[in-house]
This record gives sequence, C-alpha cells and structure tokens, in this order.
Amino acid sequence: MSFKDVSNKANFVEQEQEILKFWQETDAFNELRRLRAKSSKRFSFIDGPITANNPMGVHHAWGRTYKDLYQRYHAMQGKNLRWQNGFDCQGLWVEVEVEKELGFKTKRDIEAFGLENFVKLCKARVLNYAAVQTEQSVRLGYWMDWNSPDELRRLSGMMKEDPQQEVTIQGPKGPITGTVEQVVGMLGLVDVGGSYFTFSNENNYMIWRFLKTCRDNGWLYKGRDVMPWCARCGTGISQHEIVTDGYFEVTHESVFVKFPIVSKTSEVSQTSEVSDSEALLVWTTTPWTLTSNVAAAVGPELTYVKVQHEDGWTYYLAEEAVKNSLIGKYEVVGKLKGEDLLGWAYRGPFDELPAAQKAFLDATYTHRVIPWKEVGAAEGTGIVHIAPGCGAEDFQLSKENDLPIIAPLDENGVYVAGFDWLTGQHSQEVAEAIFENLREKDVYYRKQRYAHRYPHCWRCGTELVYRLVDEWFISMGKLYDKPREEVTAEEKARSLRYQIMDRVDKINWYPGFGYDREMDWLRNMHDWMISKKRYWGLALPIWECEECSHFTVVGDEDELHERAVEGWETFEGHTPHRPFIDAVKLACPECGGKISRIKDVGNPWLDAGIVAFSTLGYRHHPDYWEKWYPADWISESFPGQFRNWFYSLLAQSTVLGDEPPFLNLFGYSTLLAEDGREMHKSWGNSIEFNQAADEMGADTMRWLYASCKPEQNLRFGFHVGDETRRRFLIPLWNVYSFLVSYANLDGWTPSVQDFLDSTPSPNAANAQLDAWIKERVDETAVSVRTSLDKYDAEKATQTLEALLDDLSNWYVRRSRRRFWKSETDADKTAAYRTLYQVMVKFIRLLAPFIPFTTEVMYQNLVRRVDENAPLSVHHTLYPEADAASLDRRLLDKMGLAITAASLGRSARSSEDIKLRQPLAKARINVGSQQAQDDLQELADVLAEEINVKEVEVVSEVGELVNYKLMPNNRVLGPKFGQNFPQVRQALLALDPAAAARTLQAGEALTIEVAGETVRLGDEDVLVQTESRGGTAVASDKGVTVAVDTELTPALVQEGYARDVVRQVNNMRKDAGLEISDRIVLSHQGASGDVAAALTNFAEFVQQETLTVTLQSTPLSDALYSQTVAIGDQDVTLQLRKA
RNA sequence: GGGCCUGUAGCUCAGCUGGUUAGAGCGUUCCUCUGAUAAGGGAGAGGUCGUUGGUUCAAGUCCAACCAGGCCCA
Repeated sequence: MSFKDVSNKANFVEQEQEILKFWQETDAFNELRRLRAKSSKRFSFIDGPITANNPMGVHHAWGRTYKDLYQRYHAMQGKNLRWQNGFDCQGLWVEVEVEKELGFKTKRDIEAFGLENFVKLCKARVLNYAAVQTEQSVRLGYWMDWNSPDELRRLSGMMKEDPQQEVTIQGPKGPITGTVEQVVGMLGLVDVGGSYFTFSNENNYMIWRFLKTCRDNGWLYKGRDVMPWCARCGTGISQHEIVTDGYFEVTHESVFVKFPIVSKTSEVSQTSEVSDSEALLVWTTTPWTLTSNVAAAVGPELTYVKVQHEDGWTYYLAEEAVKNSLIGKYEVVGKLKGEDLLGWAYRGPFDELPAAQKAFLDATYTHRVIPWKEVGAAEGTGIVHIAPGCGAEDFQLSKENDLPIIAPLDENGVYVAGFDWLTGQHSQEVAEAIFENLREKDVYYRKQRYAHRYPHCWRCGTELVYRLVDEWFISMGKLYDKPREEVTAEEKARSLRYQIMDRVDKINWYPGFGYDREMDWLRNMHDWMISKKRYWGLALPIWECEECSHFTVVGDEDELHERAVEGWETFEGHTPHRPFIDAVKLACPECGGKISRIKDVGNPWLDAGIVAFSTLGYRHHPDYWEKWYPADWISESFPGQFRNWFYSLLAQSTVLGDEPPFLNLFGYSTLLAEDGREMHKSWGNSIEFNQAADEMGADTMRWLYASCKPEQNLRFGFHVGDETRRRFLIPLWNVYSFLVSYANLDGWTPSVQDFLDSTPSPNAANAQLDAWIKERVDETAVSVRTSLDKYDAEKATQTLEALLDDLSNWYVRRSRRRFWKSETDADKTAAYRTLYQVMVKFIRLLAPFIPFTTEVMYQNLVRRVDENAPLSVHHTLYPEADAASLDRRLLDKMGLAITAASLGRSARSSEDIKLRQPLAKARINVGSQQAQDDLQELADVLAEEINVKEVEVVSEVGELVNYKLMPNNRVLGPKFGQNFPQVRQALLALDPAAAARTLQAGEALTIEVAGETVRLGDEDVLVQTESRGGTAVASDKGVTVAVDTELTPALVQEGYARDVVRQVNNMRKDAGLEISDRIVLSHQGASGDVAAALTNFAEFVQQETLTVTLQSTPLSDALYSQTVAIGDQDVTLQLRKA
C-alpha cells in the first residue's frame, strides 16, 4: 500500500485536532501505560499542583511542555511511570474568586452566607476549573492519567446542588459509590486514579500526621507577633507570600511630625534646660500608626543637629536629613551625637487617647528616645517613629527595650475601642483626618508625597497593614553562628533548618544556582506561619483549651474519632473541612475540660508540600510509596518556589522521613509577553492558552518552549511562534512531504525489510552520502540522549535542528536527482530506503518534543505499511546509538565539504556571480593532509555545488591570495611580555608570502627582538589570506576557497543554457504540467552567444526540461509562451505537450 | 541598609580560564536558488561592548567607583 498523499502545505492545527481524536479513539495513552506497567525500570515524577482556580495560561504550558517531554522520553526508554497530574484546591485564592462571584466584600458576608454553602461552592469551583485545565492540557498534547472533564463537571454540578446526594464514578477497579462529598474527597487516591486534588481526605489527614509529628518534636507553637495583615481578607499574610509577589510601588502621603521634648535627661549627659518649643522632628509614611507611638529611635552613631526655625520651633534631626526635611528659613545652632539624645522624653502625638493612657499607665512609661542601629538619614529625618503594635521591626524593638504595645486595629483594619474619635474608622482612610488633628495640636510640620515599595495582598491587591496577632508556627530551629559543618548532631536534631539543608545537599539542581537559592532561603527564613484566619482550607488539627491554654494535635481521622467527646455524629461522613469539623470537641489532656478546634485553616503550601507522601499512598500503601519515593525529578517555575513548593516539600518530607523527596530539580524562569513586559489583559499583550493553541498550534508552542533557555525569561508571542514554525516545523514537513510525494509517484513502498536494509547504492558517492546521513542521525541520537539525561532540552533541540539542516539542505538537496530520474534502479532504491530510515528514526527522536506532527508522520510512514508496528510513535523506543562506533572520519569529511561548498557560494556571491553561471575552476586549501585527502575524494560533489568545471585541492594558495602574518597572541604574549609589541612589528616587516612558504615548509622564521635573534615556528604565527584580483575568495575555520572568475564563451553559453532551463521549468510549472510530461519547445529571437548556447547545449536543455523536440520555428498550438531575458537578449519561448 | 544579577547591532541574545579583524537569529537592503518552494542559500549596511578610572605587552573579558534596570534579604 502506498503512503497517504500529503500536502506540501501542512495545516498543523487541524492535524493536531485529528491526532487528538486518533489518540482518544485508539486509547493510545492507556495502551502505553499497559505496555510499560510491568517494566522493572521506573521514572518517578511528582507533579507540583496547579491551582485549579482559572483557565491555565501559556506560562503553565511552558512548564507542562517540559513535564510531558521528559515523561515521554523516559517512557520511550521502556520505563513505567505514574502519570499523575495534581490540582491545588484549597486556600485564599479560591475563596477570593468565589467571593467575587457572589459579590462579597468582607468576611462578614461569608459568615452570613454560611460556611457550609461557601465551602461547597469553593469545591465546585475547583472541580470546574480542573475540568477546564484538563481539557487544555490534553490540547497541549500532555499525556497524563486525566479524569474525564465531563465527569469532573458533573461532580462540580452535583456538588453545588447537594453534596449529600449519592453518586457513582468508575474507578480502575470498578465503580465507586458514595455521597458527592465523599467521592470527591477520594479523587486521586491510589485505588481511584486520575489527578490528585489537594482537598482530598488523604491529603488533609496526611498533613494532620505531619503536624502531629511536629508537635511531638516540639516544633509547633502559637506565637504572638506583628504580622503583615490584609484587612480585606481578614488574615495574616506569611513571609512566604509577601517577599516578592506582594511588593508594589505606591505613593503615600507621608508626614513630618513634631514630638515636643519634655525632658532632656539622657543616659550620657546631664539635664539641660528645655524650652517650650523644642521638638524632635519625625517622619512616617503610615500616619495611622502615630496613634500607637511609644518611642522615637535614633542612630547612636549618626550626627544630629539643633535647628532654629523661622516658625519659632527648635528642631532636632539628623544633619544629613536637614535638606530633605526642612522648608523655609532656619539656622543650625548646635550639633550632637545620636547617643546624646538617648533617654530624652517627649510628648506623643496622641497621648490623649484612652488606649495610649492605659498602656503607659500600666507600664509606668513615658515616650522616650531609644537607640536603633538600623536608623539612617537617607530617608526621613533620622528619627524614627516606633509603634510596636503596628510594625514588625517596631515590635522587635519593643521586646529589646521593654516598651509597651498599643495595638489599634481589629481584623478588618478598623480602630478598636479606646481610640476616641478614630474608633470605628478604617486605618486606610484616616490620613487627612489625622493631619488635621495634628495641626490642631500644633505638632504638624508638613506632608510630602512619597513613592515607595509597599506590601500588598498578593491575592486581592489590598495594601497590607501590620497588626499584632496570634498565629501558629512551625519552628525552623536556631541559625547557629558558625559554619554548617561545625553544627553538632545534637544541635542538628533540634533544628529542622539544618536537617533540610542536608536533604538539599543530596539533590541535583538544574540550573545549578537553584542550590544556592534554596540554601539562602533556608538560612534566612523565619519560623513558618501555617495558620490563616479563613474558611476554605486545611482544618488545622489543633484543639486548644480556653481554660488552661494547653493545646493538642490530632494525627488522623481514627484518632479524632477515638478522642471525640462531642459532635462526632455531626462530622461523620464529611470531609475534614469547616464547618463540620468544628463540631467535634475533645477533652483537654491537661485539665479535662471540653476543648474546641482553633478556627484557623492551614497555609496552602502545606497542601502542596505533603503530596510526596499523600499521593504516593504513604499511610495505606507503604509498598507503593517505597516504590515511587523519592521522585526522580520534579519541575516548576523557580521564581517563588524556592520559598514555596520546593521549601514545603522539603520541610514536610524532612519531618516525616530520612530521604529527600526528589533527586533532581529542574527550574525555569518567567514567561513574558513579546514586548518584554509581564502579560496583562489590561495591557493588551496577554495571550490566552486556547488562543495560542488554536492559532499557533501546540507543536509550535512546544518546540518554542523546549528550545529556549530555561534560566532566562521567555518572551512569548505570535512572532516568535511564526519564526519557530518556519525554522523547524515547515522544513521538517517539507522533507517528509518530499519523501511521500516521490515515493507515491514512483510507487515505492517500504517492505518490512526496508526498515533495516542497508544495501548500499552502487554509486560510490551516493553510497557515501547515504552512509553519512545515517551516521548523522546516530550521532544526533547519542547527543540528544546525553542532553535529555541532563534535563537540557535546549541543547537537544539545537542538535535536532542541526540534523534537520543537514538533512534538508544537504542530503535531500544532493539526492534530489536520484529521486527525479524515471527509471528505478539500485541507486534510487537505496536513496528511498535511506531517506525513509532516516525520517523514521528522526521522528522517533522528535516524538517527545512534538508529539502531534511526529504521530502524523509515523502513522503514514510506518503504521500504514506495517500493521504489526506499534500503534503510536509514542509506544516505540527511543533511538539508541553507540557513541564509540560512530564513523567520525565520514562525519568530519562531509562536514568539511559542507563548509567548503558554503564558502564557494559565498566567494561567488561576494563577486556577484550567480550560481547558474558555470566557472572554470575552484581551488581549495585546508590544513591537514587528512583534510586535503578528504576534500579530494569529494571534489566532484564540490564542483557541482560550487558550479565549477574543476576543483583542485591545493596545499598552498599563494598565487590566489595575499598573505598576512599575525602573531599568535595567546602563545607569544606570555613568552615575550613587554617585548611583545616589538615581535608584532618585526613580523609585519617580513615579506608575508616568503614567510608563509617558510612556515609551510616546516621551517622557522627568524626575527630580531631587543637585540636578540628569535625563532618563530608554525605555532607562533597565524597566516591569514586576503582576496586578490581575478578570483573570489572566502575563508573560514581553516578552509579557503578561491574561485576563478574568468569567463570563456563556452562557460557563458552554458550559463545561458541553464538560464533557459530554469525559465522553461518555471513555464512548465505555470502551465500546470505534470513533472513527467514531455514537451515540444520552441524559441525565437536568440542570436550570438544565446543562439550558440541553444545549439551547443541543446541536449542539456532538452534533458533538463523533458523536451522531445527543440525548434526555432514558432508553435501554432502553444500551450504556454513567454518572452524572457537571457543575458542581454529577449527570447520568446513556447511550449506544448509532446 | 546588606547581598546578587544584568547592561554588547534597530530588537532578542552569544562571547570559554584576558589573546587574531566582537558574533548569531530576527528585522532591513541587495543578490541568488528553486518541480520540497508561503521554504532554502549568500552578501551588505548596522557596534565609543553603560560611564570613568586602574591593572596588563594585551581588557567586551580582571579591579574600583559611578550611572541605569532587575532580583533577593532586612
């Protein structure tokens, strides 16, 4: 059976849709799983969960391309894989979207709506977007054990309707029945299959186990701290979430405030007089925190000045800050050190507030100046307002200096009781009122607009405030002030931080700086805040006693059942989420009182970090877990993940086991729009995944992704897409379509023997060409495997592109005539067989990268002729080759010929001589004898490529070129040092041609340097060539090609003949003739050399144009005629079918 | 405030431990090939290598300061 005809214009997108259908109809993915299921070789990949909250973006497609590429690559090595995708399901991000859908503004709206309903909608939303993302991933060609999107949508719908209704889904081992809530809680289990969902019971209970272990080790505690707080979401934001994602440039109204001095009793100097209007000048960007001021900090080492201002006040501020702070006329009247100010007392800006009065009374404290070495004078006044209830560093200082704390805000960012007129107002809306109030009290100096980076809620974008709160933490352990290797085993046993570092050591990080980044994070990170005062998420299994404040951690569902003293009936049958879990009460192990679960939910990175245990069945399938843990490889975009997923995965695995959770980590950077900016819908530069897939095609996207540098930001867009397609997919398709169309024309079909047959062509040159391209494929196979084994897809794509270039621009081009000839002989058969074998191997090499296009080609080239072949190209094994047995000699030889041919064309082009014009001779010079012999062998090929009558390989090209002598700096520089310039001069003074001959004869040059005679050998001098008249010369990589540019009448005529051939062939094509049609050709108007060409080269013209009759009399029944320019003449050509 | 990275052609980026005349792709101009052809090949134009000093026979490369942009940690 012949191949299916293929168009030379591929519609890649349409083709991809057909292949998707084909894979589905043939169940190709599951067939692959079956084929590999029994394999003893494994590749364990753990997917980092994608947030199932919105459609996936093109940046996800980048990561998923890597994931699919490496999974396919390993499957093609006969390995068994788990193929499990993961969805991240719990947390604030989902809540925020559901709130938007419902039009909610605050947490109170959620409470009013009811937690049961709210949580239900969160689950439904996740299921719905899991379906969307599944469909999109399938479209990308990502092979995974996907759930049916329709099934997920059905569950989503039923969840919204009534989570307690019964449902049955099909598992791999039969139907599973239960309430919708129960069944959804089981998704992704080892026995259920499909993607894992972090809201599953298994995931949540596994985290319970983890937290209990932390508790047992003494690492879990409740802490009081000033945390960044989102007043809209009503929750603290952890350090992980804020460091990069959260900072944005904003402009605030900052204010300079007077703190009138009450006493100057300092620690170092005696009391001095205080006049009425002396004040510290203080600056802040957060006016609302002034209500909670308790101290002013100065830099003890800084220089401060006393300034007499025209407004009647005397101000103290840092010398350096005077210019930026003060306005109007003033005079510096004194100078003092920061330490001189320490202990001074001042009147606070809001001393009248009951909350301030109470705090100071309780602590018997008055406002005073304290030292802080972090104070600088570059911004502000060099005197820093300290409000321990409103800032993290302020809070820290309050501990060191034993300061009282005034905490002004409730969880919505509103002033609590005790703040008089401010109580009930929102902290973000009081700036102007506070300024007015300060003015009334005559402590206002001035305001100033100030742009700075300020933290925002990474989910809802609201500006954060700092707020004193109780949160739950996992202790990272002490950071010892000594090198890691000196930390004792005992110290390490107490410090999770160092234990994680030991795991990090065992991991290969790609790119290498990932190791340093992770270590840096581990050295710097604070204790891990794991609580969130929200609704949808992990129910932290902490029960706290209100009476004795003891807390206890529950390790799993059985323990919960055992210990429950109340509410179990309410909870039973539900997933461990709010609100039902909150019904369960325990007995306090200390005092016996009835205790409740804390209301907080967990940090979502707990959900993602546990998957190395939960999804691998740690609790119930220990054998399975042993088999697949640790993962051979994980991969995510690295910005953020060092402190998020990589960190949580490492931290949780370290608490639970001894081995690192993964052995190799591959990270990639950030995807940007083509204009180099981040993609934003509102900027109009964003591309949605579906649009990209539909317009660009998945294979184009994949090749683009795989070929870019992972550690650099990727600029993605339709222009790079077009370029990628043009650079690789279209030429690849052209080769394929060339093979198929000629094979069909000739009726050539490969028999199964042809797949491997290597009977060489009887034509020695062609046999060599065939052998070469096969060596090139093997060479490529070796190299691509090496690259992919190191997770270097970029290098692999470069190697594969180089092969395509050789195949398309050398092998096929050089072989074209072998396919054109009408008779089928042994040479033609060898050509078909070679191109066929090469293509089949090539597409197998490419299959993990561009699964669609290769499948199209495989189905036509292989399956169509051999029904016993594997169903899909993705079921075949990855080509193997032995690096040691490659024919290096042949590869080098042909490489040299390709270079020489290119130089020949370049030389002609530089003299504007077109390739159709034959020339008499080309001379080629190369260095080694081996290379000269190689070129000699390929002289015929080169003559054809460069279109010359003769190629001469010469050991010396002196008569064609001028020589230039250059010192070999790298050798001579170190040898002569300061005398080097003299060497350079002496060399330039020599006769270059004579010197070149001397060197080529193997003798040394003698020159005078600093009065001494010095001998320079071959190694010391570089001989370069320059073009001279009468020839065209090009040179590169040690090869020089000189082409004779002189024309004889015979050469000119032959050139004309070739012009005619080209014109006639164009006409044939325009006339719609078949390639094999014979014609009658007539020409008129030729004279002189053109006429002579048509006579002298008649046979050539007829042969090349399939002309049976060539005549100069006009045709009365011409099918097509045209007047064309040949040389300087107009010639009219006419043709008709013979 | 501390630390890190980047700055090379109109655009995107290479440039190894200092060493010949600083390269590639895209874009642009011109030429060319062509029964794989909405492809292919070649040539040209385009550079004070962020700035200023220094080290050296020799600096895009090493050192210092500065400028601009980005990142990480306080």
